Amino acid sequence: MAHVHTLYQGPSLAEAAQVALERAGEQWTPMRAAVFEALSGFARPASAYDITEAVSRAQDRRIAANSIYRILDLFVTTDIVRRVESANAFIVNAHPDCHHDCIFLVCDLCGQTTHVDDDRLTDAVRSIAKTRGFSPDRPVIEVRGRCAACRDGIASNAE
Amino acid sequence: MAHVHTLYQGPSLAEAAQVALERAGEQWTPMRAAVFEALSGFARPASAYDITEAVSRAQDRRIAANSIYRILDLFVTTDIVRRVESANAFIVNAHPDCHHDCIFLVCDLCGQTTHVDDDRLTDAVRSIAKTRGFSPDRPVIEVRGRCAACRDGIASNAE
DNA sequence: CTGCTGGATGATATATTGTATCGTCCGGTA
DNA sequence: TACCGGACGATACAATATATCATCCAGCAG
Repeated sequence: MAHVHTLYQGPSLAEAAQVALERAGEQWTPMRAAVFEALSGFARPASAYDITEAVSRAQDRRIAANSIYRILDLFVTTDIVRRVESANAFIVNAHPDCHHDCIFLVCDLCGQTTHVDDDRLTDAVRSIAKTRGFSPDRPVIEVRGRCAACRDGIASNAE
Repeated sequence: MAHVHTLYQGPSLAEAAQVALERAGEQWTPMRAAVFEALSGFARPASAYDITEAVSRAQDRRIAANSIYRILDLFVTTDIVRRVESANAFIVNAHPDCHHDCIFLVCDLCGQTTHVDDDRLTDAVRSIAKTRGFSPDRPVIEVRGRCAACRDGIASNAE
């Protein structure tokens, strides 16, 4: 359960993502870099359409949603981006080096999402599945609720 | 964690749902009964539009999706129906008497979904959230993978 | 050089999922 | 009788996601 990660941020995060993507045999194209950068720019999980607009603005031309979806799908399968299922949204993986089952704490008020790793817990989820004869592939563990700030009534509001 | 449930099926399930709904101060109307029955008729989680079509067929008239959504929302908040987040779909709660965090095992091949309860595990998820200063409200725990039948290559296919 | 090929992206259309708004009906009740 | 509130209908629309075919371009075989 204890686990050493390199946590990247800013430009080094994009570099780490590039390395991870290339190691998977995929290209780091300008468009992919733009999508990654746009997604990195959001403080909270962003929808594919949020990203579409951000990239369109950054490039000053209209990008089609399907291009963004294609790239997001690639990013998700290579684990440099995670999908938050309960929000239909995406968030960058701050440590693309390692492939975890992960746990998201998603604030219902402000949308702030925290990524937690706890292998003991995720292993327990997988093993429960196995005891039922089920082959776990991708556990989805997300907790909806209120982040510390919103719980204390500071009442920021986004999402 | 060990836990005694009454598991309902067939007509008795609808009755139990009715009791649960009325205990929450809500009415069990013909339309609501029809939605519940339609949803019960699916072997797997059904989308709101699947249900819309099933009810429309059953009543031989066109029902609008928003009516179905209204009723599903009510069912979900009263826990007689659960939403499967990773599938944008709904499934009846086979034991509406008790309000659990629950775990779904969702087969990526056939869509077959199994409901598992394990309070020890769901409590662990909640408590991890709390150690991060997060107030858990609704844990979403779903495992995507392959059910026993599909894993063994029997290759049914729906979803 | 030329032409081919495969991957990436663009353009466009459409499907699926989910909400908003307002109108109508109907049962309970002042 | 008039009103009120909850449930449902009708309609429109927004948001999310996928399908299909066209185009572009780098790399490479001939």
